[in-house]
Amino acid sequence: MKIRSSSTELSELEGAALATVRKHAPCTPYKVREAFRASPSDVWSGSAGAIYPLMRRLEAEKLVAARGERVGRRPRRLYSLTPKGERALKAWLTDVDRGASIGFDPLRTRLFFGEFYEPDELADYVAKSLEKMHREIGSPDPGDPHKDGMHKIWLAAREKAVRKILKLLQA
Amino acid sequence: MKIRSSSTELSELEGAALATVRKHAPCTPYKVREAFRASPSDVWSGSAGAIYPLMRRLEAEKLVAARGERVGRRPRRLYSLTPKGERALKAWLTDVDRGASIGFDPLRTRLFFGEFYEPDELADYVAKSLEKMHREIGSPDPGDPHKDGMHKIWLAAREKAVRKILKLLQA
DNA sequence: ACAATCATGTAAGCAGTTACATGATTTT
DNA sequence: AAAATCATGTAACTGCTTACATGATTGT
Repeated sequence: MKIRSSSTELSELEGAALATVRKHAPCTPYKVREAFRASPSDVWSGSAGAIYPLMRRLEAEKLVAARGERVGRRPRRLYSLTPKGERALKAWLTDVDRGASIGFDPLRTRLFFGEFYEPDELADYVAKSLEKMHREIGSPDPGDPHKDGMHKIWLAAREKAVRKILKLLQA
Repeated sequence: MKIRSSSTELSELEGAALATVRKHAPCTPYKVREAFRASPSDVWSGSAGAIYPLMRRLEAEKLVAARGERVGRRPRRLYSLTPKGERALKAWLTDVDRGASIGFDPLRTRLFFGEFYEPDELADYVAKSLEKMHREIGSPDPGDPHKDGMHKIWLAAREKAVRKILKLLQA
């Protein structure tokens, strides 16, 4: 996946992490991880090996600043955005090139290869995928209801598009 | 981005490459690259450094077999799927876990951080992103009309969802 | 002849992945 | 006191990125 448009811009992961820090500031790396793990998208694992080095990188670039604490003998870093970080976040949030890009959807990708399914197999696959998607929405995150609403709008639109494409392929 | 569900399954890139080889068999690595470059998604660059090693990997795993040729002094590999490759492709095409996953969309991601935009800034950003998206559709690939239709269905649904979410945020 | 494009690759770098290690806190 | 979870990290690996190098073909 193409991650940077240029060496000075934030990657998608960096921007999302920065926005998360801002939302919860002062914010520990662990909280950033939790936010990624709670996200419905499984594009990023939110693994420790991704997040802790990432936060150090953002710190090294002075986009975030840490107030250090200790819990027992363990260090702990409470991050907030610097003014430079605020500017970088704003640029990321208003990056039209990224906003215009179509992104990535595994089911859509497979529909583009619809010719390789046997008769009815594609319809069956789509039905099963959408069923599973519905089961997963079924367990609503008790978090932000706004987020939940956005998620539902997105998935409903996705389902509609997938069904339309399926029809087109069957015609 | 999470790429493999398990070590024995094909990554998204591998599956798409395999499907592309099957579509154009016997197929050179260059043709696979072209297919990725022509794709509306910019998630993968289709760079030589990605594709040539990838094809070698698929060959080493006996998912594709190469008929070697030479053009002048240069070697050339014409790939086709092996029976094992056909089975792996079928498994990839019918992977319900992947089909159910929400994927990735940069604009959607940003909408989840809608609170960080100033009044009207978000609406402006969305408008500009959609405009750019339309300009890019404006130059239609003279290729597969089916593909073009699917692409348009997808983008129309995406636009509708984005506008709905924007409305929700403004309410 | 020269430039552009078609075509095949390699090298260095980097940001993810999984898996592991360890300390602190809470629950049972 | 033991187990589960919260929390912070590191190590080895992998597969992508950009940039470069080079050969063959086509167009002017």
